[in-house]
Amino acid sequence: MKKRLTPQREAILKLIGNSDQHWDAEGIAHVLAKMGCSIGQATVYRGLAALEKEGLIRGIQLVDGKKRYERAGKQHHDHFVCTACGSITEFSHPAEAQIFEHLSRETGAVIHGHEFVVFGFCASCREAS
Amino acid sequence: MKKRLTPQREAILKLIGNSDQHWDAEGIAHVLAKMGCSIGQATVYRGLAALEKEGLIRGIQLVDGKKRYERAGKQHHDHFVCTACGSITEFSHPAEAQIFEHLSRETGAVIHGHEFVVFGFCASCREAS
DNA sequence: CATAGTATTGAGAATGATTATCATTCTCAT
DNA sequence: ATGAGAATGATAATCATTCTCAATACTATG
Repeated sequence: MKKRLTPQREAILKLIGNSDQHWDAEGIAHVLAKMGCSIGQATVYRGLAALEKEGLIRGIQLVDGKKRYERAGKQHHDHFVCTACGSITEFSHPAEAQIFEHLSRETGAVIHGHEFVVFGFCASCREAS
Repeated sequence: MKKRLTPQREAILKLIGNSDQHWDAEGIAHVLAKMGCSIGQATVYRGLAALEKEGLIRGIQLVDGKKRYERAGKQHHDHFVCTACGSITEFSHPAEAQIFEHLSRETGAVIHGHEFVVFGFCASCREAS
């Protein structure tokens, strides 16, 4: 049978799809509960996994233990995480493509994906310190 | 007081320092136990954290939940993980420096570190599939 | 329309990696 | 040797995530 877009999954998808935030499972459950449509935590995890597999959202793994999700369809980018305030900034650089090209040419590997997370202090936290 | 290089930590350090593997806590405990010098798992974790803080080993966070450690002093590199066989290959590319430079110039951030993990199929797993 | 068969849900238990607790032991500088 | 700060090991606790399982919800047939 096919994967279904249930009310629960639709709620998750709307939440992520209409924002530029990087959500973790807990945050989603919390916000949905506040909005009156609380759903079980297992369902949140299953929904996120299903939506990611369908390509409707994108999962990223930052440095702390939790997986975050952002809406799909944005152009490719990586993430800068401020270790002081926790803010997440997106960035991208054309040179990255060269790196992948070089890597696969050198090693013969097929590249399926990557995680590029840079961390440090953002501009405002740098000044504050 | 100062941080001490206890026999346990020395054992961990030797194990990591004399190899080019990427160890996780469990693997270290397992191998040390086999070598007849088994140490408590909490001590393994504490030892790894202490050695990393001292700069004697380097910790990296790959895609699966567990943190790996490699010996310090190698020149900078990133990691390619084959999702089929689990092998870890190191790579590096000069363009990466440009990316950091550009990022900090654009955003005003100070960069303290990064994780760049590329995953896919290595050459042999590609052929096998 | 009935209904079998698969998906999904929610609650709670279970997992796996890591961290905290705590009493005990070690080590160093006095 | 003594006292204070480190380190240890066993075990409990934590945290994110996954599994289990009984109860529902859909959906594609017959």
